Amino acid sequence: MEYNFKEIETKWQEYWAENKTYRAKDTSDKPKYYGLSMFPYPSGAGLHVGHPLGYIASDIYARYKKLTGHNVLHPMGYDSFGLPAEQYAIQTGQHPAITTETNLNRYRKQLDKIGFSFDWDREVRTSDPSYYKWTQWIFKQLYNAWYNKDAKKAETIDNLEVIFENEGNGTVHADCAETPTFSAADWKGYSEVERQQILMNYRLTFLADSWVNWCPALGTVLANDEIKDGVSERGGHLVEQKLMRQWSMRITAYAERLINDLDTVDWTDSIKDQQRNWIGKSVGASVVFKTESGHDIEVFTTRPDTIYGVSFMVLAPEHELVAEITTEKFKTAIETYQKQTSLKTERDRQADVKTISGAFTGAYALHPFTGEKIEIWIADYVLAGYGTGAVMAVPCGDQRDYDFAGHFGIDIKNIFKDTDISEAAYTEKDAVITDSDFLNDLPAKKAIKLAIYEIEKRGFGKGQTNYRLRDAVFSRQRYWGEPFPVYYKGDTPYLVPDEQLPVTLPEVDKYLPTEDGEPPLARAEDDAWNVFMGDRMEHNTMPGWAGSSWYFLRYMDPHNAEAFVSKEKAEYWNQVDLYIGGSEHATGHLLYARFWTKFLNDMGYINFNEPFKKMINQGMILGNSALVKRLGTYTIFQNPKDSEFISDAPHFIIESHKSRYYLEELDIPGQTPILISHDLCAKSETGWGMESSTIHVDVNFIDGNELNLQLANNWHNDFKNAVYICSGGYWYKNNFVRTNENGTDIFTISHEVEKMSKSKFNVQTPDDLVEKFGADTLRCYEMFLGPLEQAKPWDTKGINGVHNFLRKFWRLFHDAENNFEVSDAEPDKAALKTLHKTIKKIQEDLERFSFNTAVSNFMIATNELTEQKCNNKAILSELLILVSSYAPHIAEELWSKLGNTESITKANFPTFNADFLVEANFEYPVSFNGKMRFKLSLPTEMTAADVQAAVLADDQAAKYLDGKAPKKVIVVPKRIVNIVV
RNA sequence: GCUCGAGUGGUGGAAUUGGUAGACACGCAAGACUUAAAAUCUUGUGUCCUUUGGGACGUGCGGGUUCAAGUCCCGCCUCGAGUACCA
Repeated sequence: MEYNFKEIETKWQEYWAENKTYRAKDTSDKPKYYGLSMFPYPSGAGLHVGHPLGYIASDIYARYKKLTGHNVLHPMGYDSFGLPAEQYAIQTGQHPAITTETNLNRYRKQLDKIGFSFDWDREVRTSDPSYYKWTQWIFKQLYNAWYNKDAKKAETIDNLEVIFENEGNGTVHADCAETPTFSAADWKGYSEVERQQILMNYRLTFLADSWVNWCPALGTVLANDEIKDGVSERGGHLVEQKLMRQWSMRITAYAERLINDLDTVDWTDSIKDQQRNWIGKSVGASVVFKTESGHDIEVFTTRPDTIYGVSFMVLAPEHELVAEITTEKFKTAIETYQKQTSLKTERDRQADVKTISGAFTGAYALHPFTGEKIEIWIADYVLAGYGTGAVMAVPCGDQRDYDFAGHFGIDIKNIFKDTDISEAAYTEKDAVITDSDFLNDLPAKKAIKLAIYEIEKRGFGKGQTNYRLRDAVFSRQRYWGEPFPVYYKGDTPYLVPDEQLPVTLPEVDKYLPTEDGEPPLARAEDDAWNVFMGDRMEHNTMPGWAGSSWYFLRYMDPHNAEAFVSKEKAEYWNQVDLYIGGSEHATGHLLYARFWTKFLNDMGYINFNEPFKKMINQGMILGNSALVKRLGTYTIFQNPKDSEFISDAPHFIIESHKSRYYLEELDIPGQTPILISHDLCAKSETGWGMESSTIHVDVNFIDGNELNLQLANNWHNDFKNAVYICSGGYWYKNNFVRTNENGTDIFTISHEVEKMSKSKFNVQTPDDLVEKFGADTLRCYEMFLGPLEQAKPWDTKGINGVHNFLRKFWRLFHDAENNFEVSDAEPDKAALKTLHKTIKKIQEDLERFSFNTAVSNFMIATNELTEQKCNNKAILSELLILVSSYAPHIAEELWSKLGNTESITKANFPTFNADFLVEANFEYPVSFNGKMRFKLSLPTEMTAADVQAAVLADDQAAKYLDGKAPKKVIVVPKRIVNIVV
């Protein structure tokens, strides 16, 4: 083989590892460059072709920076805590640490084969105790801090205690939970427990009750993501809303700074917009409505100017006052509605805009200005977790309120002058207010100001800025996450002292919740903990984003045992200069990482305020998913004769073109289907219709459209020994039972192009391609696919063309018999022109991150030099340096063949010389009325007037002029000639 | 609904500041080599018309600005992503 990529790639990968070619030095005279890619979660499916897309781009740029004289930090690590390893542990009993280690080794092998310039001595793993020791330490700093609104930064809680000691809390302006005012004397009189309770209101991480999706059957909390069609994706169990005491992070304290500082980073506008919208700043007023029975209902409104248009109020069904104010007559209806709501996820409640629902409590509030009686309703469009969980409804100015009023026959008052609200609410802010006492004849803007002034003056509210952003829940009822450095005496939490960190994960007998729904850590015996204090340890673990909120700092100083990062190293490496990763993290990771960076900056541990100076978001590589449908498990098949059938409780998998299945259709001979639960069924004329939900099958089980049942049958519980129903009958435990003569025994799936992800089981790994074409080809091909930022479906059709380019490139350095042969002669003009044109293109493309066009330009250069039969050493050496950041293995090999003894990574990026591109003539495109007709070669230095004369004198022009004189002639030197006839 | 993207040959895409639309590659077709196939190489390849000179049309649709528009402006359509009863 002429270009033996396998041999070459192995050889250089070993060389790089042995010589630590990519080690970053912490001190240098060179300017620093910190290039980072989002680290992967090492899933069991292996690295997929979407991961390297960003890594390759990041690698090319880091190599380019090195060639241009920078001290480069380009690290990689693993986000190694997470759910899939835990789920695997639950199924197999295998400790997640072992699974993770296996997966991680596979990832490492895959990454090594692609030839990245990572400094592996700096690898971090979030699940490593030496790493999460510092995650726990940062948690402790957050616990021991409060947010001082006056100073606009976080401060230590010790200093807050001093203030309480001296002056109580009256003078403190903190971002905190509502706390009654107390004096210094009060404080001194409080017990230890009382003091801790008060401090909890101020801490940046604190215990509070939050709503969660509780799945009683699984004994665990589910993410919105894990819920499909109202039931758990795994197992298909019912999910309800539940209030749970959990750790939260007071990210809301940073809301304003998180919005403002977006102006200081170089990110795409769309990511910045997403964050701004997520934080959702809105300016308005908080107003208290008294109920007839004397309770206070606080609402937040952005339109206090419309307060005279209030015609009812709506509380979230979970609002704490609902039970108290509901009158006897409406009690049953309210409770029914509350129950209904509790079965819906927040996402469902928000998604369904068309169905208007709600219930009247029987209670009335009094309008603060008019004293008028206002009905109080509950409705699921008001969310308990947002704002105060209560709304003053102004149907004339809000479409949602308008629809609600219309649906329930509530009066609609119009307080906007000269507007028509017979069809819809008037939501523009340009109307003049009327029928509103002191607000009459004012435009909205002025009316808002006056309304707030009046509300404050009369003492039933105040001007307020609200954020949509909520405090981030930080507890997970899982095993495979960071344990909290927290223990309890009674119900009061205390921190484990620094010297005892880390609190490592204790061994447990099972990775499942306990019988009474406690998290898995509650299973650990007291002496299974490396640290055990107080009555018990914290049983929750931290969420996935804990470790990833600060990992970019640890790379700077990965082995430091004294600090999470030394101040000097943080100062040297500073912000990440270029961060490449997916835009799907816009409102998660990227927001939390900014939050922690700001906090650590406030506390003086690092000297910068934003983690990622510039960011590029690579487009998703889309995969081809395989879909089937599963009938709800609550409809369990029961056969009195076959007890095994019952104990196995098999799932029923149907082909995905069917949306609903009738019990009677199951038609399994000798067995009688009996519904033991009706939760997910509806009786119709045809019989009991069972709802189904769409689920993914591993694409590795698919051949064309056919599902390989043997493979599926051995997969996880939902598929293991399931009943697979196809058109001709059903498969159960690898036996086919025919129930329909006309159908087939082939089970077909349907496809959908969507995000490539482990949870969708549609992952394609790069391994086969590396094996067949080599890493250099894969690297160039992934870049060649199209613009980095654009989403694209994965397709390997074009990879041959890219591979051919590398072979052709190899041949520039070799004769027909594959002997290395280059010439030492002076380079000729044509070759110099090709080279310098390419230097210019490649540099420009790199600077604007246009990786795909760079590959095209390499191809063009290779084609031209092949055409010129150029094997000039001087030319090829420089071209090789350009290519080396894209295809490093072949570049190293040829570089050493050229007689160099050091790695090509130590070379200097070639300098562009414009002199070589100077041409004596320019071929002018000559247009008539904007249409290009012919080309004419003229001297470059010819003046516009001379060009015009030359063109008009040309024979070809006469034809298009057709004897007429041109109306106008435009000449743009060295560009174009356009003649208007 | 809102926000942000995108829409160019059979396909992925190029055109960086308004100046030759379709670079580069895939696919396809024909030819060369071969007993044959694969691989490789060469040539052609936007569509339609054509007297083989060339002509007309052409960057989602409809307008506009301009000597000149894929690019700028106005209005619309389709697709994708994100996001929401946010009060």
